[in-house]
Amino acid sequence: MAIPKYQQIADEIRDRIRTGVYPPKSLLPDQNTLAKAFGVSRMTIKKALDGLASEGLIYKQSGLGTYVLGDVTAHTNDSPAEVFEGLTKQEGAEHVSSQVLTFDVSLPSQLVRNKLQLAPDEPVYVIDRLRKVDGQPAVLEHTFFPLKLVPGLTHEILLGSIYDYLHQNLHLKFGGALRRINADVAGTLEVDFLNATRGEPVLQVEQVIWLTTGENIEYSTSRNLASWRGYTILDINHD
Amino acid sequence: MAIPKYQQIADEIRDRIRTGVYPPKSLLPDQNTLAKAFGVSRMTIKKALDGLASEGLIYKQSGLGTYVLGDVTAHTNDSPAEVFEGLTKQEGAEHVSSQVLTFDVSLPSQLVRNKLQLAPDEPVYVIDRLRKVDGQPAVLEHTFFPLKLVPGLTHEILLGSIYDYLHQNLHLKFGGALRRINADVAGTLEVDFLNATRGEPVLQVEQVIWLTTGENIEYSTSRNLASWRGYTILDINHD
DNA sequence: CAGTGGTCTAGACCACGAT
DNA sequence: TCGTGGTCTAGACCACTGA
Repeated sequence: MAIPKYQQIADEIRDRIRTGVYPPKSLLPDQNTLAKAFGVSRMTIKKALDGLASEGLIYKQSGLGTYVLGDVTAHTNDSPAEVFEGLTKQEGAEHVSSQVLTFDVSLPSQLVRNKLQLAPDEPVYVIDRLRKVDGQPAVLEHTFFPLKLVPGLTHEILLGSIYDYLHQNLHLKFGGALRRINADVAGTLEVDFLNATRGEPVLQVEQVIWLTTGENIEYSTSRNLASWRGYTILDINHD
Repeated sequence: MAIPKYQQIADEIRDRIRTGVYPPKSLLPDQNTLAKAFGVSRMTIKKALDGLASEGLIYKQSGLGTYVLGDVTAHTNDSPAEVFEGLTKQEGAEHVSSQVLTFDVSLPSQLVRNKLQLAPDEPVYVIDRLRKVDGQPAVLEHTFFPLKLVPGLTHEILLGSIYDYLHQNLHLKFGGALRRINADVAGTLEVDFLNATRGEPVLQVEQVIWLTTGENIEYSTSRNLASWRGYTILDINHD
């Protein structure tokens, strides 16, 4: 039982919605019927439907039934970006390359100490990278990692995906992130490295990422030209 | 049984974490122990813990136990904005007022028809509002509603919270939203109405909102000065 | 009223991590 | 091996909806 039943059932129903067996705006069979049809208990059906509801694919209402809403991408023609992981996973490793502008170790400023919840004597890596997509300059990243959580970082690793290194080599798992998005105008750095014209709008994302242990592992600020890329968020109402 | 048990238990445990009975980095009692302590089945305990995990307050790992992570706001000193509802709910009704710049009905453009999934002959409201917080110009909103879904909109309603009208008077429930955030620079409108200086950075949020029925009810673009407010997102990793 | 989904139980077996 | 959380069952009662 590698894949749990509720997951298999969710996959099957998702597929039936996608292929039109359960068309949008229709009612799904009730949970008891589905339970018998899949040869499974009703709790298992409910768990499968809960998952689909949290994806925004269906909507359940007690006393009424379960509506099919259809794919979220039906609402617009954009598709939402799942952006928990980094640029490498979004664009595909073969499209992304990095140029390392700074790679230093130093004691954290008051701001960085605060963001990473560090003691004054705990050193941090300070990294500036220019990320390129298909050879085109795309994003400027300014990142801090606590040395104690990310030992053995090398120039080599910075050329690829740092997140892959954190996950695969250090076996660290991300617990969550808090992001703040804002607008700014291009300064010297963006003119020099992103081929911006001065005063052009720039989208800035500032984030703190923590591990499943609750320790903060990254504080970073990344900037890209607004004309190149925005930030898309899918928000499902769970009442 | 107005409030379900799993919710009451989640509230109680959240409180114990907050008050230090279960301090951060400690292990929670195991689910069987909690089940006996609360006089409840283990499934109910698990559902309570699932909720806390999705808030990022705890982290469960099979074979190990359940860690306390502590409040998310411990990760930074900002607090995340829960922004499903509008400005009125975020800032409090007594702080928000609106000035109506445009209030028209027209046939939708290709773009608007696409975003709202409308037929060419279905009219839409076109609304421009200047939202003020404590009397200060804060946000410029450009909004489209399909007439068929929002009958009887009046100038009066636009002065307050449209969302309150949709929920309380029309009994409509939001199913979800897709937002796209981007940066721009201030143009004539922002100079005139937001007291911006030309070329100042502006944060723009474009969104499509749909109902629990799957019908799209709003397409809007809102702009505010980047110096006034950013956009904050909390993202919990669910593997 | 009958039918829906929401909650809850008291068990059971499983996969995983540590010892 | 033992204890953990994850899954799953076969029932039960409830609140809500519509006819």
